[in-house]
Amino acid sequence: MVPTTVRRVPVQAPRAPQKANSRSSAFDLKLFLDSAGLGRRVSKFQEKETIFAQGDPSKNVMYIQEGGVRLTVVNESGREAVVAILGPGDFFGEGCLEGRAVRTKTATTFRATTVLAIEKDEMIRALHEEHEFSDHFIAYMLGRNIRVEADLVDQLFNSSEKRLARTLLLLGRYGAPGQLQAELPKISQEMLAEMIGTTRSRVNFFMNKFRKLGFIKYGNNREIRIKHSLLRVVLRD
Amino acid sequence: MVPTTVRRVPVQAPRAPQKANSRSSAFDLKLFLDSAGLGRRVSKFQEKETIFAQGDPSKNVMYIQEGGVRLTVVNESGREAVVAILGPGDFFGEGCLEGRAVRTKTATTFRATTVLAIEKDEMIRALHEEHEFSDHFIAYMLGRNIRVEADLVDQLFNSSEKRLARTLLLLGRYGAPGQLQAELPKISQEMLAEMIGTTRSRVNFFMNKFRKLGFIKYGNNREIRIKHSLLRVVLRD
DNA sequence: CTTAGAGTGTTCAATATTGTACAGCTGGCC
DNA sequence: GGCCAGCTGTACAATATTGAACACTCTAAG
Repeated sequence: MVPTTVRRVPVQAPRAPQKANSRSSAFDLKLFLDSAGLGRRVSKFQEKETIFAQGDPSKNVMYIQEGGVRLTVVNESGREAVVAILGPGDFFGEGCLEGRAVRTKTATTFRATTVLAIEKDEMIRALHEEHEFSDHFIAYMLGRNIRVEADLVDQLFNSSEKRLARTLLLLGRYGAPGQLQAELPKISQEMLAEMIGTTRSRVNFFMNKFRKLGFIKYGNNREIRIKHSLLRVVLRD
Repeated sequence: MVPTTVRRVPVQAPRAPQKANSRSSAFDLKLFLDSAGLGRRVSKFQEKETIFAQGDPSKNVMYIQEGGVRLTVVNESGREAVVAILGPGDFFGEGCLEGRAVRTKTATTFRATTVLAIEKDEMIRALHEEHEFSDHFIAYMLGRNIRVEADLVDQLFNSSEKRLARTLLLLGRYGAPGQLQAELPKISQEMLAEMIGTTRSRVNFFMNKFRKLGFIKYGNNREIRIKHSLLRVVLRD
C-alpha cells in the first residue's frame, strides 16, 4: 500500500508575519539544509548502505539532500516491513526530538545518497531561533503525518490488489510527474510485498494480472512501466 | 489495529535554552491551552456530537481540554474507518496548517467534551512567538506521528486477531495505567471492527475466543475488562 | 408494559490470502 | 563456459476473512 512512499512534500509553509529577524542575521533556509556547519554534517552513502539500524543510539535528525532512503522495521519474528520511501527534501530520524534514545527503524539507501545529519541540540536551537526553518519543519511533519495516515487508511479499507495498485501509482510519481506512462525505480516484488504487507506470491499474482490487462508493462530488464489512467481504474473497484 | 488510539502524549518537550522571553511577557502554556482568548474559542459538546465533518472548510486547529473525540474517514463506497481516538491534551484538525482548505476526517465526540478552537492565524503566531508552545506542539506532532506509524506497522505485520488484541490493550490504558486488569471505555464490536479494519463478525469471533480463554471478561453490561498479561500473549504468537 | 433500536451470538458458503515448493531466467564473477 | 545469487512464474493445499442472514438480549422511550 505504499504505507510508504512518503515523499517530496509540497509543503505550504505557514507564512511568518515578517517581523525583523532579531538575532539570527539573515538566516538562509536553503543554505542551512544544503551545507554543513555547526552541528550539521554532510555524509555520502552508496547504494544499499545502512545509514542507521534499528536499535542504534539516536542523536541526530537526517535530511536528504540527494538520493533515496528506505525506512524499514523488523518485528520479533524477523519479518520486515517497509514503512517509507524517502527522497530529496525529506527528513528522517526525527524520533530523537521526542525523547527516543534509540532508532526504531532501519534506514537504507537504495541509490547513491547525500544526507545532512543535524545534531539534536542544533536542531532544537534552529527550531527555536529560525522561524523560516521551524515553519518548514512543522509543515513537513504535518505533511508526513497526512501521508502516513493515508497509508493507514489504505490498509484499513483496501484489499491487497488495490494496495498494490496504489503503491505502483505512487511510486510512478517518483519520476517525471504528470506523464501518462511512468517508469518506476527498479524494485523487486519482494520489496513491494513488504510495502503493502503481503506475500511475494500475491504480488506476483497481481503483477501478472495487471500485465495481462495492459495496466503495466515490463520485460526482462525488470523496468516497470505503468499506465496511470488504466491502473487507477483498479482503485475504483 | 488501533491505528487509532493515539492518545495522551507523554511528550518530552525539547527544553528551550532558557533565554529571556523577549517579547511575549510571561507566556503561560497551561493558560493558553486552558482558556479562551484572542483567536481562541472554547466550545462544549455533548456525547455523539459532530465537531466537524469530512468536507467542511478547515480554518482552525482543535485542542481537547476534556472528553474524547473519534476521528473517522469514509471512503467512496461508504465504508467507515476509525483513524484515531483522542483524549484530553490531544490536538486535531491541524491539517489546515499545511494548506488543506477542507477537513479530510470527521470528528465526533464519544463523551461530553470541551475543545479549544485555535484560529489558524493565531496558531501560526503562537508557533512563531511562543517557544514553549511551539516546543510542545512539535513534540506532540512527533509523538502522534510515531503512534500512527506504529498502527501502520501493526497493520503491515499482524493478523486481525493480533490487531484486535493490541487495540484492546491500548484502549485499556485509557483508564488507570499499570493495572493488571483494566476497564475499557464502552465500545461496540462494530467500532472495534472499524478500528482494526475488519468486519464485525470477525471481531465477535475473536472476542468470544478471548473470553473463552479468559483473556477478557464482559457480561451483559457490556463493560469489557481485559487481563493485560494474558492478552499480551496473543501478540507474541 | 410495549416497542424500537442498538448491539451481540452464531452460522455458512464464497473469496482472499498465506506459505511453501520448485523451475527458469539473468547478470556478475572466476 | 559454468556457477551462484537474486528474481520471477506457477501451482496448490491450508487458512483466514468477508458478507449476509437471522435470532436474541438489553435499554431507553413512550
